[in-house]
Amino acid sequence: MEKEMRVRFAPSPTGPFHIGGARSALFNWLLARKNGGKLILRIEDTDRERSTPESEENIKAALKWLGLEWDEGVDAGGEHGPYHQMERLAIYKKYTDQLLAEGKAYYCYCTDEELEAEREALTEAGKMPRYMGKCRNLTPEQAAAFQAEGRKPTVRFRVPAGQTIKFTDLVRGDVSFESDGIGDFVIVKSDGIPTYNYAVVIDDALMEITHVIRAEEHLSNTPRQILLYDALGFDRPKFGHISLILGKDKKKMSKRHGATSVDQYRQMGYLPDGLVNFLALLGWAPSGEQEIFTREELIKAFSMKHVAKNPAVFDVDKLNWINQHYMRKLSPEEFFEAAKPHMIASGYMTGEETGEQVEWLKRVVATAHEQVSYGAQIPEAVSMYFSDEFGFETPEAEAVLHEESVPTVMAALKDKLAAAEVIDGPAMKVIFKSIQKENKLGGKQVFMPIRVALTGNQHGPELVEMFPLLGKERAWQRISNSLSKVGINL
RNA sequence: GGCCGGAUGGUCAAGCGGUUAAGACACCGCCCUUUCACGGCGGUAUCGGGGGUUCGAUUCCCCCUCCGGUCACCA
Repeated sequence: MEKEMRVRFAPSPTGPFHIGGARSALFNWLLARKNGGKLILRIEDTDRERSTPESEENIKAALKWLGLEWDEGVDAGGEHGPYHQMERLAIYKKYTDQLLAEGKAYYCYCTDEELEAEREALTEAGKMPRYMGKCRNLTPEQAAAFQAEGRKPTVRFRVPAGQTIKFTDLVRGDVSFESDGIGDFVIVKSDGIPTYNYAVVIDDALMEITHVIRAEEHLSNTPRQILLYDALGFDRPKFGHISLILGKDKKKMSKRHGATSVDQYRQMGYLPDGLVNFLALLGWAPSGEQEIFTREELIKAFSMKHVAKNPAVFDVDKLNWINQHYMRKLSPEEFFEAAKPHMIASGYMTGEETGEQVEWLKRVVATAHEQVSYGAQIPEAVSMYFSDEFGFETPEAEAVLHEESVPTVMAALKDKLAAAEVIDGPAMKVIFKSIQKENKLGGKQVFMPIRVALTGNQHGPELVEMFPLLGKERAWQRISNSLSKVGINL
């Protein structure tokens, strides 16, 4: 019988939750869901300098927001806990004692200065810096002497010489490393806390992780970890290293490239489904031509076989396109809720409005529904309702008002507006139509100048919607102002 | 620099020895809607270079180039 698949996501809470981390989490989640396995969330907080509780909360909140729920681990419990590495110190200690007793690890009393000097010497000699094994064979007397000096030792793993470490990576295929290229590395720091490479092995083994799916930057850590699995007598899991996410300049995505954390995308008003859909398509491709996937479809189609080896550039345009799909799927109520924080942030709303004000705001916001890719674009899309000061967006837009038929159209519009009793959608339609008929003009000759005069732009929401929302007087005032800029006074 | 990965249009990518080298985003046209957008249709554009292997290489092998990762008492 096949063993139950167990995958994990093991972030360190040392900063904002990166979009790359989200993708790793997503792939693990997808794999687990696809195979009826379990996703374990473990917090790797052994870096006491940088780990913060806020960061851990941020990661968990982001995971929940994205809808990537975990089955076991921090906050969810389980039989393999605790799930914070700092709570597992006693466990690591046990294995360290074992390795020490077996001679597979040893105490190293070198100081930072000594190590630094060794590195420099090697570099100057044209060799690559790595630990040469100074404390490998210390006599008990030497150790005692260092001890007496008050030196706090680290524990180093004795890397076996002349071994070739081979493994089959789920995405990269066969990979091999020579153990001789690896210096004896530290597994326990002088403060007694295990290093990443050490803790991760013990945790993954004890938590019975079957598939380790993580970012490519860990590929070269894998041989060290495999050595540890073997030395500890653990079975090796399967490894899969997914490529990195790059910025536009093909460099690893970082702050320079704009928003890199999940939280920033949430704040900009991207939808979880949109982000998930986009991230899934980054470095993974289904066999068909489908681009928009529900979570169920994603799970059904997902396979590690189709995960790409090459790194992928984060393309905001495509994210926008995908997110727009999900924005459109929102109901008017949902869309209004999504718009609120952005409307408030831009000062167009206080959030305290009631009655008619809210109704008006809802209608205003609704005009942006089909146009925006993400929430933060909404205020700009509706800015015309909040300010009557505007210029011509482009020279092309201004040129529209220099067309021959413009004065005729505008004069007719002025009369009809003045004569109209109610200004609503249907009424505006009638007005536009009659202007066309009476002057024998095409739709474009009527709509375009009015749009430009009203908004300064050639693009925008439905024209018949704007008049009722703005009101007759205000609308005409705006048009009149624009016209006077091009020398037409009505 | 050593080691390890990677290389198909501007971007995401399919391809797995013989194809007119899919599809999507972006871009450009046209159509639809009596405007814009949406939608529909169409177009521009890709196998980094050099050697092999083969009847035949985008696909397999080698070299070069370029890109990335990693060489911490960070994860």
